[in-house]
Amino acid sequence: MANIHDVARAAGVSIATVSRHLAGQRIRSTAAVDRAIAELDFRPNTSARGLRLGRHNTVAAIVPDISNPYFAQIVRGLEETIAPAGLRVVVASSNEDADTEVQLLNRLSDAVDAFVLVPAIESDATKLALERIALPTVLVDRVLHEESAFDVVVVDNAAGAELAARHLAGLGHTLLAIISGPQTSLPGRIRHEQFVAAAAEANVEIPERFRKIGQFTQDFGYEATRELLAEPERPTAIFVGNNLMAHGALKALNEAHIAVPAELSMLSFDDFALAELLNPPHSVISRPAGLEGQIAGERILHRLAQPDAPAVKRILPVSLTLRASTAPPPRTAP
Amino acid sequence: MANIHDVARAAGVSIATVSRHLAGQRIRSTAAVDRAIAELDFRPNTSARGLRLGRHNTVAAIVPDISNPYFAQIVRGLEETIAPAGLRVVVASSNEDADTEVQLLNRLSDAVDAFVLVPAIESDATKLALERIALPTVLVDRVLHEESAFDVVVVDNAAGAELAARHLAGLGHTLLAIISGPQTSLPGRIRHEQFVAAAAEANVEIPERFRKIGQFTQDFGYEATRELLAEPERPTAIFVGNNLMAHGALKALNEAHIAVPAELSMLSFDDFALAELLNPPHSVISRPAGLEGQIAGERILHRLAQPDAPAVKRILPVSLTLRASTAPPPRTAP
DNA sequence: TTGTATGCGTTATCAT
DNA sequence: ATGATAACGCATACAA
Repeated sequence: MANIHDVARAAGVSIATVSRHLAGQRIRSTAAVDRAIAELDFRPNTSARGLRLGRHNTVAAIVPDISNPYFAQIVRGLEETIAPAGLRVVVASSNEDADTEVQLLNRLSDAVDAFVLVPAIESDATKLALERIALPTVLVDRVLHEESAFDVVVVDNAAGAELAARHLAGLGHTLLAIISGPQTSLPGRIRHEQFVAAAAEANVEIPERFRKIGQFTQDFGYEATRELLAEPERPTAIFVGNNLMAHGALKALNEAHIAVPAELSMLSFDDFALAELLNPPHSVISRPAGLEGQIAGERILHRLAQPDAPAVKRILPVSLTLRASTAPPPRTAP
Repeated sequence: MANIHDVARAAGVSIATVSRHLAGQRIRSTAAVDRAIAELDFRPNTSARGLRLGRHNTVAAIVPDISNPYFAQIVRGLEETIAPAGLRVVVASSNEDADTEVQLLNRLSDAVDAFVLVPAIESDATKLALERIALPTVLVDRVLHEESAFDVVVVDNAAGAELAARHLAGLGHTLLAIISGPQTSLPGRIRHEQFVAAAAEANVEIPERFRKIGQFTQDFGYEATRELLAEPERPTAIFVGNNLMAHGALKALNEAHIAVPAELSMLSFDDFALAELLNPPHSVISRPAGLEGQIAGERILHRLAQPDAPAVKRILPVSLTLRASTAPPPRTAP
């Protein structure tokens, strides 16, 4: 690849002049330099510029699972808002693993200007790595510690879980089950706790055997649902903590030929593409994934311009999208 | 951040010794250097190393749409196979736009060692950019030109489309419709052409008004299906060219209260998460997305080790996953 | 085995 | 407005 010396030689000027032109300063020989740049197909070397400047015009987005469309939408929202500012985003996946996450953070730390991180779990190692690295960072969807020194963009998980519990209890269900993600992650924990609490407030106690806690995966959703269905006394409604687990739950319900919502109601967190096309259409707590990414992008932009602005926490609203997967419980016990 | 000089000073050696230790050479003062590295939390600067070495231990994956789970799976497969070799992958999305794609290629070209590219369309600009850049590149899922100088990993689109056409024709359908992606992309074109050709071979001619060509998006799938349903004489079976368009088609069918497969059969390319949970379960041509990524990774590894190995083209098999969205056509015309 | 010195390509400082 | 040059952090050729 041609370098700045080649361009300078071709244009008959010094490298300083070329560099100034690149930086937008007025120079005498604009035409000649432009021609040389075009002819030689010169593009400034990223590594050299990064080394010299310490800036890279890049933000890294680290998500727990790149194949979860929900995270993909966050990334798209981020991309949309920072691209106009000349920043590119590179995405990397921690695969829900804290060690991988820390490695990624470390390896990328001197190649990017900021991080948008969806943490795998609330890991102290991650928190420490981030503090050492000391780049502008916004935590999205999950956090690292209840009170955080980082910018945070989350949704109102508590409100969502309460909405779900009240809806189900309001329908008359007294045998509620819940399938939750890791309690070491904010959405996993808050959704679980608040659903249980809101149910209790509506006078329905959720027995231990109806509380399933595991991973945010389709597999866990499937297994947990099967266990629930194997109970001598089945729940009449299930609340599921995210989209992937809901896929698994749906599969288990389908295999067991459970009539939804006639025999059993189901409600889950996170909307998904085909929810309205299922039979019956699936009710969900939906949240604005793209918007989460956009706001994260705005925070990054703001913090890049103003490095020691105080940390900000944004809580985005969720809503209950009622379709047809919930109904009052069946009249008679099996 | 601490640099190599700091470490050298702390350990009482020269920077060369530290550098050698980093490179795995034996040095006398291993313990002291290791301690200094740990205490100072030293990590070699990526930009400096990249500038000096011209290598970055990074491969860039550029996909048309990061929120399409199909591409996410390709990325995961890639990640799996190259991570053990110490390579990281950064993902970027071209949003199905050739200009964005070229920009991404250029901007990343001096920060990565190789590209895994799923091209947006068959763009000469992209082809030229890639040739100029001259990094190891493997094209996945789509190509840039029929005969390529790049490594290529694709699936057998022709076989898939023929499978689909023969299945539908074999059921007795004579009014077939097809919804296809851009003819400027390999999967869009091959699936379209081969489906039409295989149908013709089975003596069913697909009229012009039953051939819808557009984008690989849910929106286009939806619109095209609505147009099809608005025809005075409707098709009795529809073949849809990818997962996103299938989502749209499903939505249109659902809204119009079309009974599938009683009134109309549907078959589409690409399996998707909830296909088996729809009513009826949806039949698809499925392809090994993760495997595509893995093989791409192997090619990258191979080519990094052996830069001028001849270009290789891998064609992966597809299969017909029959569920319940197809059936013989209804007896009587509407 | 170790240290010194050079260069990778760029930006910025300092003269001019 | 322009040019020569130092410096960013690292790896290595060369000398010891």
